Amino acid sequence: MRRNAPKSVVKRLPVYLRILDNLIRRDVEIISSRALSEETGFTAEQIRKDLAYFGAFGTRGTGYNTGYLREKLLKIIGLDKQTNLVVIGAGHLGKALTRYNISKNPYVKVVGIFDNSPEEIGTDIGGIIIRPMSDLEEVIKNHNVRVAMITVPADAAQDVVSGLADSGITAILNFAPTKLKVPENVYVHNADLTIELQSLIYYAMEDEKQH
Amino acid sequence: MRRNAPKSVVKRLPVYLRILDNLIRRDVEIISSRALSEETGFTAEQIRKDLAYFGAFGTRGTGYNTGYLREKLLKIIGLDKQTNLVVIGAGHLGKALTRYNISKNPYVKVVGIFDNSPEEIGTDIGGIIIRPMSDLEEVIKNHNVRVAMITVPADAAQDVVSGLADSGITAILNFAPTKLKVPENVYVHNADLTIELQSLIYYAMEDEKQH
DNA sequence: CATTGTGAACGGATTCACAGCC
DNA sequence: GGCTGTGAATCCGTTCACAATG
Repeated sequence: MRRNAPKSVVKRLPVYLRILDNLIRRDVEIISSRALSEETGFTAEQIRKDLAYFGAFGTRGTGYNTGYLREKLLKIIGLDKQTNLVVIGAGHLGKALTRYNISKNPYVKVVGIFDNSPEEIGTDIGGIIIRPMSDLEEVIKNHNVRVAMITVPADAAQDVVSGLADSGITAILNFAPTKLKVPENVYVHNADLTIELQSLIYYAMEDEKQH
Repeated sequence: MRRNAPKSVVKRLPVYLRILDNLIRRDVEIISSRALSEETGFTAEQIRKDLAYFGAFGTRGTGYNTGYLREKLLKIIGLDKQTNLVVIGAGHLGKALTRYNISKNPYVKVVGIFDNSPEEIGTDIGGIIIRPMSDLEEVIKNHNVRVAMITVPADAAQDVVSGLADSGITAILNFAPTKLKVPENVYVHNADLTIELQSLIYYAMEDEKQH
């Protein structure tokens, strides 16, 4: 199996996985790239190319077996074993993400949520207790955590992140509105909601501006 | 001023805006594309191209005036007038987004949050009262709302969205894990956090897989 | 003379078109 | 016959290199 797939491909893999989960729940056993195209909005050629990047998973003349393809995708993405993660920052967003992942996602598990504000520490978020930042390193090491979600304020984010790589974190989903400096081998994906919203507003205004 | 900018450019405009806000707060009046490059992580050439797409805002030999460029960007993105938006779905994420935008964002305003569950209706979220879905259309029309954030469960999302275009919504930030069918003139940006997280996990696992 | 603005070259991703296979 | 898998062609975005200019 190849690694180092283009980012554009990796972004789409979880979409395929989601569709397959739905199909399997509805007892659909075979799906064509054309049908997948309708479900996803990506072109059929693109879907075939994406999958072919990792191997030949389909049957010519027939399509893809949903169960088999799902297994393959889980393995490719790295969801075949449970992924532990930590949420850093227990504001409203951090709490929401913690609950969100606990309830909705069978592949990943939040093993800790951290904050420094004394009145938050000890609070139970759907079975997970908010702990002080000083416990962070220990939890990361004990649970072999690779993934962190950052929801602290922008001015605290860099400090929080600086120690993470040494503890063993290799990927960060960053909700803080700031660019993080991290070592080469740590992957950061920015998910600053203000930025998403503002670029959306550009498109919302497009109609009006033209007249 | 040109419209129909490439998506790749539009995605970066709010990043420039955020940096400029920070610079202005620190009384920096001039910034070069090279310095912006360091703050953003984009190349200096790319930044110049992005800005040049909408006009010539800099001064050769000097750089960009932060206040002037900020004004221009606000106008380009469409943030020169306040943007009203609605949050549809008052689960944990919907509530968090409502509070988040209220507190953090001077350019946009949440004018309504909606849910159908009777025990949520009437709850105050940072000054905004959760209202029933049946009030949605009225609020959208009264406040001239163009932008909606969708945080309802996947199986409810399409129903919720189907009426929105008629009410005047032209852009949707969709947190529901499903593809929305919308009319041509409505722009949808998917922000399914499960998908973001799963593609992140691909990168988190990269190291391990290689050995 | 430093820095912007931009045509030209490059590279990566998507689409096309069809060969390969069940 | 129908659908996958894939080289070739195309499109789009980024980088390069430099001309323009305050």
